[in-house]
Amino acid sequence: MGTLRIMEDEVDRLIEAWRRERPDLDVAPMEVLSRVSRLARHLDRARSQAFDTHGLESWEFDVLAALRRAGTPYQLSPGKLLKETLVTSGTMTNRVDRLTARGLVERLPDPHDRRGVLVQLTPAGRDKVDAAMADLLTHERALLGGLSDDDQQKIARVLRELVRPFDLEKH
Amino acid sequence: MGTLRIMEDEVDRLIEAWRRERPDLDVAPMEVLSRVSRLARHLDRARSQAFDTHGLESWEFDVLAALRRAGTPYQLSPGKLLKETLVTSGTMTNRVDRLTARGLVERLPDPHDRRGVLVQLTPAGRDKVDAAMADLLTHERALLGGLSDDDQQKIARVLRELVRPFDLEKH
DNA sequence: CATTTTTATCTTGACGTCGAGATACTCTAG
DNA sequence: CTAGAGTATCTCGACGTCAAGATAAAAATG
Repeated sequence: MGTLRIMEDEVDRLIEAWRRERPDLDVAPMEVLSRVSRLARHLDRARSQAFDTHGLESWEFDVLAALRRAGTPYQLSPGKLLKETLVTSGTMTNRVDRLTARGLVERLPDPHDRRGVLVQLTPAGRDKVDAAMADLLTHERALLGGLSDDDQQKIARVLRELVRPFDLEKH
Repeated sequence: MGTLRIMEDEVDRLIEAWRRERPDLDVAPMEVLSRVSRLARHLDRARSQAFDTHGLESWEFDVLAALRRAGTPYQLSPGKLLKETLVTSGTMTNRVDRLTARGLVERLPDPHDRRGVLVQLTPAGRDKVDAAMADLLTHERALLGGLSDDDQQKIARVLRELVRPFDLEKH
């Protein structure tokens, strides 16, 4: 019986180089974490491509999706939005400005707090984000195509364990 | 016997919201891919923190590490460097400028091609990247702490399968 | 009530990246 | 040998983000 040939990827190349140069280090963590980082980068690009079809940028989708998830009437304050999307307030002001210019959201005064503003999805914005989301999921399903349902569940469980410490530590 | 309680993370929250708002969509891919993206973002921040100790920025480490991996005499052309670090040429020029100003690399003329330049690690640059790499791995090991070796190998194998299509598609 | 602290959003300037174009040199074909 | 194509690097203007600070309103304190 022959050895099972496992195909290499870029991270294998990376790790091999480090092992050669620094045999004193235990580079095992890279097997998991470097792959997570690289996969995420690839996913970002794939996402951008999927959104191109809809004339949307990734950052636009992020904002619209947060509003869409909030449910009717699809309103969220800028403060809530920046917590959801993990950007700073200056960035969010800029994003809402541009989305408003494109007619995908609008700014309303918060009736309960005169400092506040509510950002609301327009019907056009809702249509766009709904179409983009469906498309995104189709693409993502394709990327996972090779994986059995069982593998997907296993990896999801492990990833949840890895992410949780980060989700807990904040605020 | 009671139900095994699986703790929730932010992605569970996200998925739940989408299921509520769009029960027509199959959002299963998010279980894996959203977690990969979020984990990667957290890892970036953890990396930055680990490098802070050494007075290094993440982008600086990326360049120095590529040179370090190349082995003696720690030289790489800007072209090779930008393939390794996945940035554009304008960005690499800027990065090399700043690393040169910090005394961590130097620019040498390529003896075989007068258009070319070789970027070389200085001794100070090598010391910095070696220390930072050791530290980074220590931190990463801690992040993986909870995972059994078996789980680590399993997830690494699955991640490799997910990344490989991307690694292949680019010539 | 008046004062202070906190909260919510926007403004601004600095910075890093991108990407198109410029420049200089090398390689290939005839 | 020369013209044209290809390659390596740098230049530069546009853009998005960040982070500190400004402004305004609300909440807490006495």
